[in-house]
Amino acid sequence: MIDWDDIRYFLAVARGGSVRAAAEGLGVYHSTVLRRIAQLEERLGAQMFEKLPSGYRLTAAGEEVLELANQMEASSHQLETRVFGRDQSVRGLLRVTLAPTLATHLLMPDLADFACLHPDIEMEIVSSGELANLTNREADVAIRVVYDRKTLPLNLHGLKGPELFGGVYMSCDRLAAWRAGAPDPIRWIVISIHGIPDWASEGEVRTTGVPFRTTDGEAQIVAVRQGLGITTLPCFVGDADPLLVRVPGTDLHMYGTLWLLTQGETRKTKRVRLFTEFVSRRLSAYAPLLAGLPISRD
Amino acid sequence: MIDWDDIRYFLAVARGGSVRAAAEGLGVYHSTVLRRIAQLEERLGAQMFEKLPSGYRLTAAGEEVLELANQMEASSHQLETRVFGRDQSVRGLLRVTLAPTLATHLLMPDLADFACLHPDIEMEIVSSGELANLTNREADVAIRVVYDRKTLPLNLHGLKGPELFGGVYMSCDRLAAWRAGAPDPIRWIVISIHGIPDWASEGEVRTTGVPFRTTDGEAQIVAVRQGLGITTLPCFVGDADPLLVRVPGTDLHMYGTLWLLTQGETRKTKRVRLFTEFVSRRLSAYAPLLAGLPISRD
DNA sequence: CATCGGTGGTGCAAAATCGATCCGGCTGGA
DNA sequence: TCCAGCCGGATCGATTTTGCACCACCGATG
Repeated sequence: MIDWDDIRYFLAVARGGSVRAAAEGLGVYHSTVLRRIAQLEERLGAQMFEKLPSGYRLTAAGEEVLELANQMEASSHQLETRVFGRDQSVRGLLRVTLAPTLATHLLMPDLADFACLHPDIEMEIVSSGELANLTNREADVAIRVVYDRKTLPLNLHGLKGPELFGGVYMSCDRLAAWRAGAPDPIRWIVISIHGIPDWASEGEVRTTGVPFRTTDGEAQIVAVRQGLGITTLPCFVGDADPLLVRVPGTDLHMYGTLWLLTQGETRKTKRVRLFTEFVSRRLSAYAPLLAGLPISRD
Repeated sequence: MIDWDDIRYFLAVARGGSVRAAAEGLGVYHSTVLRRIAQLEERLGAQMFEKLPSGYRLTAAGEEVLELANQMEASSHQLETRVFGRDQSVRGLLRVTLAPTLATHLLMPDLADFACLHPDIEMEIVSSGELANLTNREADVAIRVVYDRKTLPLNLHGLKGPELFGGVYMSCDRLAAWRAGAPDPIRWIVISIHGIPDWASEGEVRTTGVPFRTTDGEAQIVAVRQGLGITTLPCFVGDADPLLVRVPGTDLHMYGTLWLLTQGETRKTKRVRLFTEFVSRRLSAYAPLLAGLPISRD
């Protein structure tokens, strides 16, 4: 196998016309160039240059090689400029993964703002049900609700956000009807895989024993809006929904803490830094809402 | 300026998935690869790989580099091919790739003859299990069994050879014993990855349901010689082996067609032309044997 | 004819690279 | 649970490559 770096020396000699001129351009001694060219010719089994007293001149074989050598140089230059360019340029793809509830009920306006602010950043929101794997580079940034800090992957870098509380909610109309003595049963609305959280009490209202199960968080919200019963929701969903109220006599409970997670490599890029700083600021502003503190509605 | 040769190391790691695998392929120690990659990353000012416990994985930057690195490799291969293609002297290297079975059981004497005839040609037989890549200049000439003409690479030049038939064989002794009524079971001997070809019947003999599996063609031949059972073999192997006979009642089946493949640039060289013409003649002479026609033995 | 600025080529010591190990961590199968 | 087989990383002589000085040669020039 030839040494690819010898091609660089070959190009320098072909252009400089002499070993010494090439050496000067390459910043090495001419003897080095001499040896590298000799090595290249030996490995290729052909003379690239005629060794004239006036300098090195390309042979016919050398002319043919020159063409491919130029190609290699072009690729090399392109490689360098691309790597160098990507580091500091804002332009490029940024993939963010977060829970669907966070996206639809809280952060989508902020993501939109960020996209407006940086039109060169191509954004991709990976908001499927499952956790995207940052290590596999399925996403560059993850916004996660972490229940136990110890469950954070060690290889990821975390930026802690505000804490997230949840409560028990029901429809305003249903609550009014219940107070008026409506006989219809009030049911627990739960997401199938979760069940009724142990911290959630029924407060003043009483539910029937048969829960109403949904598979999807969105369906759960629609169901509770319809007055089907009571359910647990993050405060930023329940409090922000004008059709819902907290069930009297129930308490808040901490869901977990929001974390902004990034991966070692990608963390250093400008795009990721811009995004994490932006979202971090917005999350701080949301802290009272997330904590379930009273919010003024207009 | 980056060392172009480091790109070769980069490619090896990107393909091998680990520093050690790359080192193996490059024929150097893994510490060398480690240093070259570190040097490349330092000079480019960007991480090309994520250093995971399970190996090296390309970063986003690395993915972009990979594309250009492949371009450089293509240029390099083309360069080597072109230089080789200009070489009209008989003296020099000639690399031939062919299936191990073809080499050991059929063509080795012919290759030896050719080497004797042209002592100036340094020959290298690349007869590993896997197909050598002519475009990568791993070999100059390939002798292949082609099952479907459409699978021939378009960029290669093909010279069609005789057709190749196979049959079902067993040991003479075992057949005699079976005729004498020996109770020992006769088994199918198959190469693990292939299984029993659908065209192969058991003829007059009956086999037990449990096949005997080998991973290697040579082991398969030894097994059938030992009288372990019956197996499918190319006729040039089975008919030429005095210890083996075709299983009565079985038919021949076409394996494929032999092709002499050469690459565009190298086809013009004297060495390659001499070799292809020589082998082509020898193969024609073998046509009856390859087709499974009766051959006189002496 | 001597000189000067250019060329390629060579020998030797310094410097950089590589080979060869050893080590600790991770993983998957026994 | 342990252990074999991977992996990357660190280290230290040995080897290769490079820097550097020096040489012979050629042609132009005064």
